[in-house]
Amino acid sequence: MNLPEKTVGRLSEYRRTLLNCLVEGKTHIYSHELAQLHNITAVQVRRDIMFIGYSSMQRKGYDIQELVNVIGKILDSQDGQNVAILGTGNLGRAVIHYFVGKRSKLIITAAFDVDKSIIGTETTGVKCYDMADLEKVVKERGISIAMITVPPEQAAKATAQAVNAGIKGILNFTSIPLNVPENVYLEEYDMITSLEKVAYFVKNSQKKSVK
Amino acid sequence: MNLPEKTVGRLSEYRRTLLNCLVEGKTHIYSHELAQLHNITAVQVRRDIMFIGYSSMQRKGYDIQELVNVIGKILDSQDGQNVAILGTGNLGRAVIHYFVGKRSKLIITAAFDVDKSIIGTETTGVKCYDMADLEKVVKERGISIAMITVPPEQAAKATAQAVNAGIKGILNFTSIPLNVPENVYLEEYDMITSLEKVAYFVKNSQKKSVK
DNA sequence: GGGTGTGAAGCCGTTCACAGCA
DNA sequence: TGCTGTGAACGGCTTCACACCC
Repeated sequence: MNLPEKTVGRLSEYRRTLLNCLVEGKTHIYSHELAQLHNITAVQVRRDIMFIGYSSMQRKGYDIQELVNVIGKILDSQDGQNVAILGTGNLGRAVIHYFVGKRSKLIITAAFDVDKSIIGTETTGVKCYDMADLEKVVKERGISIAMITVPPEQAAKATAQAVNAGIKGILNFTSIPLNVPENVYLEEYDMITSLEKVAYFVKNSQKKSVK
Repeated sequence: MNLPEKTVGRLSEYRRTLLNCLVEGKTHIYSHELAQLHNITAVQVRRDIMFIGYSSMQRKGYDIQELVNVIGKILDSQDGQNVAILGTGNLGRAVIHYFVGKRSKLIITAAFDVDKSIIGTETTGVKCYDMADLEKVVKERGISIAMITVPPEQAAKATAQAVNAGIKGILNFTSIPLNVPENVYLEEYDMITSLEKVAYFVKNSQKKSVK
């Protein structure tokens, strides 16, 4: 029961849109409506929903609340998942700010740094610990996911420490390729690469807007 | 002569690695070495290099300097490309900081915001303008790319303004799906989606580390 | 032998085309 | 008739397998 990677990404996006629809008082939505909101095809939406095994009983479209529940059952862990920020510089702090208020099953539980002047401070309620205590805090707090926001030259070391501490998923904000064991899921999140892609396709005055 | 999207992304990554290799005094590199540094296969590297029409004349592997030059010729614009930041909050400022010192053909030329208390300030040398002046500044400075770092509720409007001002490529940091015309290239850069993907695959204790 | 370049096969994700249901 | 669910076709990207070259 492992979904295609792309589908997982879209489910996350659908959910946010659906929650907005609920707020606006909508109760049902057609596949082509949801598709239009995401600039994709209706077939794509139906295919994704097929994957998660949900189906609309009435022909009034999908029941938004139920669909949100089903997606939640798939994406979320029962009791939430704890996330650590490795690197509490500008980027790390911006990430923490970004998450503030976003009610979610993903909880930023702790930040880490090697800079003694930062250790012990709090950023909107998230405390910064010493990287040396990573393993201890990760175990105590049950943290399974890390975001790597350290400077490039520290990325490899921080990652090794994270893996060592028992982290099972990594979101890599740095532009450094990381090495992780098979059983750790690694997702790249590299601004430079993304921006250079945009620049390339702009330069070549690409005709498609690719999602 | 339009390369596959994935290849473009990897070329950007290869180049950074290759530049590091140069610094370390290396002059040649085998496909399997470059592959290992990126956790991909040697065939993949060779295929990408095939696409860009470069080939190693000697059997000592690829000439790193030449390869960097060829990649540059493909990815970079002759005179650089100017980039605007729309939204000068925590995220926008962190992005600006992140780019400081990264010598590159991509130059953050201007920041924009609607908040009068931010307009006129500078973040590490990048001046913040009034969103109302977007079109004027974009034209004056020859800006072709925008990063959307505004709060979600302003994303749609800011994007419309950007498109209107003549922006040809957008990197969307918000979690809101954007609508752009066919001739504007749009790349999503959504932290929440990426993190939820990691969370999903961690939860399902996925065995693969996918790059 | 140890590397590269590449046709062909395979895989994954998307789209087509259409049957089925209210 | 209008929408959903889905087998089958398609297309893009990756990998296999192998010819070729120093």
